Amino acid sequence: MATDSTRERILQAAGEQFANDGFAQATIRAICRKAGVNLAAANYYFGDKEHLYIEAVKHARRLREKQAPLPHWTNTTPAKEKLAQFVLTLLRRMLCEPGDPWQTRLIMREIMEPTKACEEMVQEAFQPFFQILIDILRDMMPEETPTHTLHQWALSVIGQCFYYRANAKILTMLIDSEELREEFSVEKLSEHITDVILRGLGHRPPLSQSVAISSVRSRDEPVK
Amino acid sequence: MATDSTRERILQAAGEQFANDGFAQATIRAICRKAGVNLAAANYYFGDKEHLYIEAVKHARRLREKQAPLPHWTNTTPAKEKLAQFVLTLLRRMLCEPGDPWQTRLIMREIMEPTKACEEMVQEAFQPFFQILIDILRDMMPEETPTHTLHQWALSVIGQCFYYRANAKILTMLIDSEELREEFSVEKLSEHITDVILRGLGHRPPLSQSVAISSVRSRDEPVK
DNA sequence: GGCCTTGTTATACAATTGTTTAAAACTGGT
DNA sequence: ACCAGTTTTAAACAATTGTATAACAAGGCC
Repeated sequence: MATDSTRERILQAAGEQFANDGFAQATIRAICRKAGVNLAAANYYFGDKEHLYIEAVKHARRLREKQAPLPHWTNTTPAKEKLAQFVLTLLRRMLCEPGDPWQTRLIMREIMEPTKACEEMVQEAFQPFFQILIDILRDMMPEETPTHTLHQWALSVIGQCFYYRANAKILTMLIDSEELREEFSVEKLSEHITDVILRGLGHRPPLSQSVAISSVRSRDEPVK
Repeated sequence: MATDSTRERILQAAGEQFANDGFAQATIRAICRKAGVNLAAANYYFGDKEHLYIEAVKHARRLREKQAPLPHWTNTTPAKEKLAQFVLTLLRRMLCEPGDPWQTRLIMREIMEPTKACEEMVQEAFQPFFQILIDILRDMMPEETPTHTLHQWALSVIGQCFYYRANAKILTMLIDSEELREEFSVEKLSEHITDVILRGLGHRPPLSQSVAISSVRSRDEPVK
């Protein structure tokens, strides 16, 4: 690392500790021990625990966006393709196999129980990201679709992605571990979620029929 | 209350405190103060903090199931109706307006970060509940549908419901509060989520067509 | 060298935590 | 009324917490 300063090391260690233990249970002592700096260094650079936490969250979000960016689209990119890539990116950011980077865990905590650190995250990341999805869906739905319907479908997309992350531990209790490994990879999940939405919007033949006639018509063939 | 014993009061107060503050941040002192009992009473009845927490979680789950039970179905109840009622019940248990009962908040914590208290919850509640949904979906999908596809669609149902609960606070930052109040009630959400799944499975006409039809038909629809 | 800013260290402090203890109060059966 | 068992109480304990302080080290500039 180019910047191996004390401040950077604290920020990194704080992120990991806060992600693992939460704000209250993570101790400044543990953070400084992990960072290999003196106990007083955290307060010296960040004032108090809360400011350190807020900076750690900001740091986490910036890192995560760089790690899983949205692809670049042109004017001719079809909406169906954009949707599929959006879902894939969102799942990558949340599930991000292999491993379980602390950035995502920290952001998840912030979503479930927003603190002061959340506002910046929503404004800078969630809001624009949500808007991109809405724009994609608008292209796939009738002109006169009311705003709240657009919102509901957008949340149906995000909700499905979110669930696999939030309930990851519960899933291992509900579904066979081998099936999880085989059929619940980021790619397979992305395919399924995109499928649910596209079929629901009428851009793919609905499941019960498509299975019957799948040998005749390609599943990617547009309906209109 | 019939049973206003010290033990019951502690259990109730502990549930509320653990739901609000989490296991670590909830203090036995605060719990006992809220219950109006002596500090030592909690340890006297439950041994230590962890056992008290586990009992509180069990208590919460039992209460919640009684408050929002699944309706009784006969052999002739159509699958579409069962699905709609399943979604409505799940949303009721999670969102449970008005108010925000501590039971749900406590269970949500346990889902996100399972502890020892979680195992009993999965075995006794989640597993059977999940199975009911799978049985409903099986009736609506082709015979040869593989198990993992069934599971994925079931999780798409649960995932959408879950999201509105887990991200409730974020939603207030993303969507206008008036729209939230008008269009995101338990009933409206239930209708939307059922809609997504039914259309996806081909049991309703896909959105882009049905909207076009309904807009034409609504013009000369008589006022009731 | 002398001096100032910046960074680092060891230590102390007050507050809060879960848990224990032993005494007090209470209860029901005789 | 008396006593055994149960419940309640106040007080204390040891451990851990965030934060503050003051001494110390390092380096740049005159």
